[in-house]
Amino acid sequence: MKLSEGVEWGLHCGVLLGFVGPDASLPTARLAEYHGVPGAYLAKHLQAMSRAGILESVQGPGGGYRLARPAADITVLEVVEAIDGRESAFQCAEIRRRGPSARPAREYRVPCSIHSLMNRADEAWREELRRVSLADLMGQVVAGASPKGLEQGARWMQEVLK
Amino acid sequence: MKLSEGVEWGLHCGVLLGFVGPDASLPTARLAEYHGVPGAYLAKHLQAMSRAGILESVQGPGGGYRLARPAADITVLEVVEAIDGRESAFQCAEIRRRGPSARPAREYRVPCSIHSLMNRADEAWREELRRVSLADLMGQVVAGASPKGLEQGARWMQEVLK
DNA sequence: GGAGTGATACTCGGATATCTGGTGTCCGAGTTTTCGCGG
DNA sequence: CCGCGAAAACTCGGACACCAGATATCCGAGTATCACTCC
Repeated sequence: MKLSEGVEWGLHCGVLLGFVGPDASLPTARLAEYHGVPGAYLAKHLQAMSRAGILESVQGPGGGYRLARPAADITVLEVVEAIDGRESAFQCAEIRRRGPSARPAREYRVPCSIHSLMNRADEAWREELRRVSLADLMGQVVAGASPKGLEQGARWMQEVLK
Repeated sequence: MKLSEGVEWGLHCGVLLGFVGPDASLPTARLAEYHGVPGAYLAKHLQAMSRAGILESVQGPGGGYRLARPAADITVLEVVEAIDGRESAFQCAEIRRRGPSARPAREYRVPCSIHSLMNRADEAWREELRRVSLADLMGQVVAGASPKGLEQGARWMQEVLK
């Protein structure tokens, strides 16, 4: 079970776009350059986030992506689900209904206990991600990054948005 | 992010072996037959569980697998980790250190906030699976299955162990 | 009848193919900007 | 100098290759069983 690498990219992009603010936008190429990742592939994930209503796209020169809503209203879970999909990690194949001890379908009224447990665990995972917004992450970045790093990032952004 | 199908198989096999008890064992072919899954592939996962110290293998005719410990002492998490691996679903690539705003390594003293959050979520997921043992699952099966289904399963087991 | 011995059948264990989904890339559709021209 | 228009450049969006890991399978190593033979 491995989470798509694009999830990390999407989250970082979301945080960066949060710093950019609602009145400007960054194109895929800049976002990729800033994070040191292949732009052509990053585009795929940004499109997914756009379809999910997390990002807004602006066409033409000077365009790019920006957050569709305030960063405080976007949860990490939304980003993860937009990129990695909304379905649970565990897909119950109902193998209890197969083999020599199989019974007619109507006798399986209680859901598979393994399935239930897995769903519970999955929900716990999602709940943790739901608790945190992009704004929260932005705050942690500001609090945790070195002053020089923040200044360097601000300088880069100023240069790009110019 | 999709969990290996083998996890479901391994858990069901663990539960079934719990019912078999510590004095008998079931070979791969019987376990596969009971669950209606390809035996050659199931073998791979049973081997993994054996390596992890969850199952014990008995060679030769009449041999097979049995639980290495009481079912109450085996958590679902153990089985999942034995088959799917022990590492977190999220692998932080530290992309914050790349690109134009990168800083010397010593300036990154605080762990990446995204990484921390993902680890927290992962731990919540694992904690749910740690809470439940194979014995718990066995109890739920007994409580939830239809009487006819239980009898049919018992009959099959009696036939196989004969 | 009982013990020893060899063959046999059955089991696990790891090494080997195949295939789906993630990874990576590309080009076309659409829009904004910009430059040139005319008034 | 100002307005208009066409061209150009830049952007997103979806369609197209490639590759690693999961899926699926096989055969060899090892052992308990069983039958046969001999005492």
